[in-house]
Amino acid sequence: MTGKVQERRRALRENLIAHAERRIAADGLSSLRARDLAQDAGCAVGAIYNVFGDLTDLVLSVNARTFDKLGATVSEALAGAPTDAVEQLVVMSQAYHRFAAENHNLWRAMFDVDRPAGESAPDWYLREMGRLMAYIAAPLSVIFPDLDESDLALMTRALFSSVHGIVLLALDEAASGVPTAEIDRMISLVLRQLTASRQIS
Amino acid sequence: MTGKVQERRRALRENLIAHAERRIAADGLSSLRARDLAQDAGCAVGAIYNVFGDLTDLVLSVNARTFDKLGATVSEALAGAPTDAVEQLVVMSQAYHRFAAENHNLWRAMFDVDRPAGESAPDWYLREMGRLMAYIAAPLSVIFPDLDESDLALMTRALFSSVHGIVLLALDEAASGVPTAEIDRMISLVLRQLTASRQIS
DNA sequence: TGTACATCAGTGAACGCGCGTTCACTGATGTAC
DNA sequence: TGTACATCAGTGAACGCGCGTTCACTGATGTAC
Repeated sequence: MTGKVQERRRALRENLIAHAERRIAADGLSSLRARDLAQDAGCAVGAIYNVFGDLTDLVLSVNARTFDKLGATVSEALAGAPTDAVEQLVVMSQAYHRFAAENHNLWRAMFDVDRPAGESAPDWYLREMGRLMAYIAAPLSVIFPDLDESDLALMTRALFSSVHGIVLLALDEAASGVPTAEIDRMISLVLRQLTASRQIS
Repeated sequence: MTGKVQERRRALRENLIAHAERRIAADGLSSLRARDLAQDAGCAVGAIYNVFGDLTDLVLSVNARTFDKLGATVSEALAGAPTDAVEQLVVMSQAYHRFAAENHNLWRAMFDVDRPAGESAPDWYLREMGRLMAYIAAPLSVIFPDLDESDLALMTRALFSSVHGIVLLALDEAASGVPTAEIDRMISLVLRQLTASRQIS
């Protein structure tokens, strides 16, 4: 019956991730401290290092979870969207916006962990990113049925990047009061123009 | 003849900014150290604090200069561009891309200084940003002569954000080998679609 | 021009502290018989 | 089931170090007369 220990280990892991998530959400990634976290989770600092290699490992676990939630949010939005392909893109993008706004610090943490120079993104990141891209590529291939695979990928990335850029800059200046509705208008504007079928060269 | 001291002060300031710029360009903002900088500039650590309030002050000066150079680069590109408005937008955006790629660390530093929470961006930032926006708004108002001021501003921001997003994500993954030409194609694609005159609602 | 004094740029060793990580110890859980 | 022993999760004080910033001191520059 070796299960009792393993179960506790699993529970501690879960507990630490949950509390780290709460702290990051509240105060931002750069305010996360090992000691605070241990206190929150009701364990010793050392215990963290029994379960994670280091703090970065833990943060990566939080990020994986965040990315997963993001995927779920977008997917749900898509499920409730009309069948019109352009409309689907708009709805998904606004879901992305909403998620980023409601989980600002967690969302930023995904991009703010500095992976050691030259190292490429972790596996789960690439996988989850692929999932997100697939959500976008699907309606796009309906709108532009003649695009070959590589052009579709290009268009998909371009579209995602654009929406990401709009959300990023707008939220950065959220203090200076860019209203949410304005952002959604920008997103909608850009998407409708981008998908107005024309020459894709 | 109080000039000799003031002149030295000015020279030290200039010197520190120049060396900080070099260090940031080479190793990134997060690797900037007061001691290294003093050694580079051939002065004592303490001297830095005679001329700047703290290190962040110094970094902000570097950023101001970077932003200025960026503005100059875009402006030059515009000067050498054809008279076609769409073409001007493409040329400027690709100049933005080129600048970001060639000055990656300096470019990132502009967004990575964490201003104290709740504090809005400094004056020079807003001014320089306005300049950049004006460069974009001009051709846009030619392409869409019927837009009112607020819609033009919205369109301008949306367009800038999109280009920024494309450049940002592409350079982030530069390690994983997104070719430069590909990025320029994305930019051109997005801009041509965005400016294909249609309903701007 | 020369001398005495005041100022303040410039110095760099030392302060201070934040914080990730370790490690010798303990006690609960699991195993062998 | 019971007892002796082994393992290893869990502890938290202590380590170690990086690094921004200070501050008592010095010497060059500037001023007054």
